[in-house]
Amino acid sequence: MSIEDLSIILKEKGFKVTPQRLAIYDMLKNTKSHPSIDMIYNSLKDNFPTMSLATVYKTVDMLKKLNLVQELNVGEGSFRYDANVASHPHVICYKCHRVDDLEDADFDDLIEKVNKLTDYDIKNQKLYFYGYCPQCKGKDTAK
Amino acid sequence: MSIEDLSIILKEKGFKVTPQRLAIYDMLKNTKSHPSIDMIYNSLKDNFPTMSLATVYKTVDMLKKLNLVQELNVGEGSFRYDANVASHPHVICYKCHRVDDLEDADFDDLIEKVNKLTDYDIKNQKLYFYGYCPQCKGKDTAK
DNA sequence: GTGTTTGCAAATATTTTGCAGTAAG
DNA sequence: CTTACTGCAAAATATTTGCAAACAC
Repeated sequence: MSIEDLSIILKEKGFKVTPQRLAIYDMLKNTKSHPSIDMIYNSLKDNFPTMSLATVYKTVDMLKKLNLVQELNVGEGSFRYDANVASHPHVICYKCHRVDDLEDADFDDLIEKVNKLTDYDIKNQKLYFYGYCPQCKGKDTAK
Repeated sequence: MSIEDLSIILKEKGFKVTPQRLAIYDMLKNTKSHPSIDMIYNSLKDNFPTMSLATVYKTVDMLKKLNLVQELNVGEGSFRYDANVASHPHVICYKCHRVDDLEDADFDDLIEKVNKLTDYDIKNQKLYFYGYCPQCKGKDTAK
C-alpha cells in the first residue's frame, strides 16, 4: 500500500495525516529488515531531527490496530515489525539475528488443521523458523 | 524429568543444588499454564518467603541453557516458559491470554520443508496459533 | 480556530547486574 | 573452608503516559 493510500485511510478513520506517520509507514514498506522500534527511529531521525521514540511507538501501535503492519516476536527483548501483513513464516538467524520472510511457502492450511485438533477458534498463526543464515552457516561459533 | 534427575544434572555440570532451583523447576514441570517469570515468582513466594525475582530470572536462564525449559514469545511484554522442551505448537487465546500446548500435532516435517525453501540451515521452529479458547469463544467482545 | 498530534520528560514495566551475606559441598 | 548462590538494591532496557506547544484541517 502506498503513502497516498495510507493518507486516504487515515482521513477516513478521522486521523490526521502527518509527515511522521507517512515516513514511518514508508520506511516499513520499503525495507525487508523487519526493524524494531529503535531501528525505525534511528533510520528516520536524520531526516526528521525532532522525531521521537514516543511517536514511533504511537504510530506503529496505530498501524498495528489498522492492520497495516504486523508485530513479530522473534525472541529478542523487543518486537519487530513487518508492513507485509499477509500471514507468512519468518526465518531467523541464531547468530546475526537477521529476520527474513519465507514468501513462497504456503502454510495457510495449518490453521484448519489446528482448528480440528483443539477446541479453540483459531484465527491466525505466527510461524518462526530458527537456524543459521547463508552468511553465518558454516562459520563455527555456535548459537 | 524429576527433581532427582535435575539434581544429578546440576551436580554433573558443577552447579549447586539449591532449594530454589528445585522449586522453580518443579513448579514449571507441574503446570500447564506456561507461566511468566512473575507468575513463577508469585506462585513460589508463599512457600519461599525470601524468594527473589532475580533468582527466578537467573534460574530460568540456567534451565534454558541446560535445555530443560523453553522460552515462548507469545506477544506479551514478557516471556513465558515451558518445561516441555519438545518442539510443539502453542495455541494462545486473544482474550484471556491463556497459552495451551498442542500436543497431538505432528509438525516436525515443517523444518525439512523450510530447509528446502531457503538457504538457511534451519534447526528449530516455534509455531503459535492465535484465536479464542473454549471459555472465551462465542462471548462477544472481540480481540 | 479547534482538536489532534508531537516530542519531551517522567513514569512504568521488564530484565540484568553488583555485591555482601549465606548456604552448598 | 571454599566457592557458588541468594536476595537485595541499583542499573539497564523497553515501553507507556501526561502534558504543553505545534501542527493539520
